[in-house]
Amino acid sequence: MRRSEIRDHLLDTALQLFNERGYHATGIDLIIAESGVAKTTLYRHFETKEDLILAALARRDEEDRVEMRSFVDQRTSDSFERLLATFDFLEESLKDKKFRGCIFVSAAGEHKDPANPVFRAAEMHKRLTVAYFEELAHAARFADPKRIAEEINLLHEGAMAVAQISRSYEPARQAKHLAGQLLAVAKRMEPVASRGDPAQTAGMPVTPFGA
Amino acid sequence: MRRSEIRDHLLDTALQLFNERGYHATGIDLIIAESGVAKTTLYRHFETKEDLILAALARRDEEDRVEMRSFVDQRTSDSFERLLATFDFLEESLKDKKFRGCIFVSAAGEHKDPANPVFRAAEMHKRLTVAYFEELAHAARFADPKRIAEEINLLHEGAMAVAQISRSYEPARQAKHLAGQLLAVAKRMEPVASRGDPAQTAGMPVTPFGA
DNA sequence: ATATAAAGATACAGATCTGAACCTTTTATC
DNA sequence: GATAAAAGGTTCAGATCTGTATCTTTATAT
Repeated sequence: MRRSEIRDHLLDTALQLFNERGYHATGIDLIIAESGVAKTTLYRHFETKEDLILAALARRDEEDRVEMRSFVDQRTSDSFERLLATFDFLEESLKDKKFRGCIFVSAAGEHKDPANPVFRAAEMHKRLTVAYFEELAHAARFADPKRIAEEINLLHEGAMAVAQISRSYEPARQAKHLAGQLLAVAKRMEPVASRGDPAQTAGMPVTPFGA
Repeated sequence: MRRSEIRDHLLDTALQLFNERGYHATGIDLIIAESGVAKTTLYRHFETKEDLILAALARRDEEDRVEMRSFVDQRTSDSFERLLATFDFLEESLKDKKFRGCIFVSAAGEHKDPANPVFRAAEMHKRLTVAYFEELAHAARFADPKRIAEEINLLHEGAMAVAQISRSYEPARQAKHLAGQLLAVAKRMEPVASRGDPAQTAGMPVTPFGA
């Protein structure tokens, strides 16, 4: 294996094992056996197991949010619809046979001290995820984008928790349905009449004047 | 300590430690140190650590559901309001300084194999909880009580997951607010005009004829 | 091609964990 | 009060876990 690939390969293997078995239940020996890398090598790339966990979470955090953004972006350019499309992304995640619950929630569940770096990594991921929802809610001109973002997030978390135990992807559809109802009645800002406002024109029909 | 109390005391201590530190991170030695019970004694009451976990979860499952029922029952006798009152119970749970996430979700997160007895205990608890919601939704004459129950459950799970990481009880209020909106627009059965129907009379004013 | 850094392989130290063994002391029951 | 059962206290076996040490082999860079 080429040197530059080893770190990535270790993170991949570790993430897979953490997801399948949890953090405490996944020993260093299993990670090196599964990845085919010598123990010496692992410890040259990561000082401690905690460092490995943090690096794995950082990688997954980045991946997850980039993938969600790109999935959502290419599905629709309407901000309102984008909020709903996050649930389609979630559904795809849950459909993965290997889904065993949100790895950040599990990480926080196994490292419960709020001062623990692993807990804080999970916290940060959730913050950034909510920030993305808020960005979408703002673009969709909701009057209280922060609140909308928190509600969307609550539905995401609920769907993941239920899916983890029921082993079904239905919760993502249910959450999307609930989100649709909630967004439909939520207050939105008056559309401003300035031409070329992206928040206004994005996702609007091609023939804007009722044709 | 009186013999008959030891088992209960061990379960209390174990539950507290599992909640504060997780399952793998809580060793037998810590449990006996914290409870002041000899190791021999612990192993006379529980054959293995897994047995102790299962007994602890069984106890908490029973407690939780009984307490939720009694909380809800004494708050209101109207079935519709009872569905919403479950979120007030949830809020009280989250307000507990020691809340560190749903112990059943954590248990499933640390024992991810669906065949694992611990995972199945968590699964069973969630099933029974949803069954209670369905009972309430049925009594409130919702047209699709199963669906309503699953939606309520999803909101509960979402609130717990968010609360675990954000360390706030606000998610319970948000979830209640969302539930209120959803229930308000959900289809309900026509009230049947037969006298003495409990589903109809339960929670009605004491003076039923407009006085 | 040679020097340098990293990877492989393995053994080991030290801690920790579960569960059993062993014996003494307390408690409950007749 | 005697007897039996359970609790206390401690030690230990065996496994496992993290992280280090040591040495050999491979790859890379000049």
